[in-house]
Amino acid sequence: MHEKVMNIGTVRELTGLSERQIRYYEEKQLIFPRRSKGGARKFSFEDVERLKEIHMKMKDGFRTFDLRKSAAGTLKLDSGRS
Amino acid sequence: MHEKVMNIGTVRELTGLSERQIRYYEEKQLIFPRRSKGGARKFSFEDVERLKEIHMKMKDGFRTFDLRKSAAGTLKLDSGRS
DNA sequence: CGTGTAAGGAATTCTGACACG
DNA sequence: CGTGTAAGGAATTCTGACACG
Repeated sequence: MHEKVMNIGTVRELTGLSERQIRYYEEKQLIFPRRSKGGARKFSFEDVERLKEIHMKMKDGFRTFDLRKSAAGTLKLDSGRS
Repeated sequence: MHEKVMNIGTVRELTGLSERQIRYYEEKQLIFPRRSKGGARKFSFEDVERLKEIHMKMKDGFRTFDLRKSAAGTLKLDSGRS
């Protein structure tokens, strides 16, 4: 399910996040939607799952920087702050 | 993949069909997209596959009525016309 | 830092209709 | 019958900014 086919409105419904949050997470490099001709973001089901995960981490007090995928492709779950 | 999440534009890209054709096939009861609040059609990947199948059958000379799913849930592939 | 909102514009989708055949 | 198109409207999405803290 990596086909990026959903508009942000559908992602909002599926994740419960606001469009503002979704766009902000993209700005912070946490997700990478594609763009349609007209410039609309297109997301995959994987993006939706990742957003749900991000949402939970954020509620646990993580910052967007901590959630960015490392070069190794794994999640940085603890940046050392206390 | 039965979640109906794609707008008609995405389905157009994925199937190569025109929006007119997609809407017509819905009118003829060949597919059943859901509607968003604002009235926009939302399709699933299954709908996309079904549309591709419909497209091939149409090229083979079938009529929309012949392609409507029967009560048994199977495709009527030959209505008896010759 | 993370998120809400009002602002204005651009792209998307919708319906009903006329056309052709 | 199946599909193209122009028409006008409504809903969607986009960006950049101001706000708060």
